[in-house]
Amino acid sequence: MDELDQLVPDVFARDCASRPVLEHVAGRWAILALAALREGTFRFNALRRRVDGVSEKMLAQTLQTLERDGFVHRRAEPTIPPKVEYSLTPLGEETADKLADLIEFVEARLPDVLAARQAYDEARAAHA
Amino acid sequence: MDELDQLVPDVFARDCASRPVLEHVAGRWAILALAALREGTFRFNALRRRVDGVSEKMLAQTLQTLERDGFVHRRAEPTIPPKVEYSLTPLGEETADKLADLIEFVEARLPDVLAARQAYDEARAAHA
DNA sequence: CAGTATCCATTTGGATACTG
DNA sequence: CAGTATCCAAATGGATACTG
Repeated sequence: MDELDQLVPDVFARDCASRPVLEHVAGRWAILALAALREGTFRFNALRRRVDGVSEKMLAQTLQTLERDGFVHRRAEPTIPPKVEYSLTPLGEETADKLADLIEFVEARLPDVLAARQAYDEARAAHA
Repeated sequence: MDELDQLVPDVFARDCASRPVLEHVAGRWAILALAALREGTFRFNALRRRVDGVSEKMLAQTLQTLERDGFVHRRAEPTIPPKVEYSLTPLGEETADKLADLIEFVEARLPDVLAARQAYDEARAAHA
């Protein structure tokens, strides 16, 4: 085992337990939900408005998975109407920081990506 | 607009162009492929063995998308049998570093996640 | 070797209706 | 308000077979 293997020991193994967790936090809606929750505590519908485009179903599902894995804290007041608040756990905060870092980076480099795409598409169109 | 909004300006908007890019690099197989390519240049089947569990179809699809977006460089030698080598572009390296950071973190905290799951499941089983 | 093509199972996602 | 339940369409993903 060389030094690089030691950095990321076994995600590359099919049955590594961390793979599903990675998919949970890096999922399409999970990334955005976690990043949004860095801004503070959100109620369900407020978060749904913040994460534009997510359906009730997917947000509920995403939040449940993140809660179960310990990234998100859910606090429900047994009132009528119900009031449920979502926030990051300490683990979730650390994770969300890394995701926000990734998001920032991708946004900053978006022009590069768009340029690469155009070059790729034009090269393909040329010898087609 | 407050300071937090400025950190991640508009990924939260449904039609933000960076969302698809984020999904491309954070996809189930893209994360692993990019992390694997930090170790060096890989031929298609070598990479497929490294990213255990990925199908030919998904690896090909993932690599094409990453190449088009400018994260991966593809170098094909027109020999028989064909020899194709994949490596990270500078943009891909920066991205892969951030992803590897996330992977390491998730692996390190895996015990916490498993503990959280158990607590969550037991709490639900209790009042069921 | 490096893919592409095809078929099929699973998952995802949206719309709608309903409940405490 | 904060969900759950249901139904359905569409996208995703995997196994296999085939090609230059």
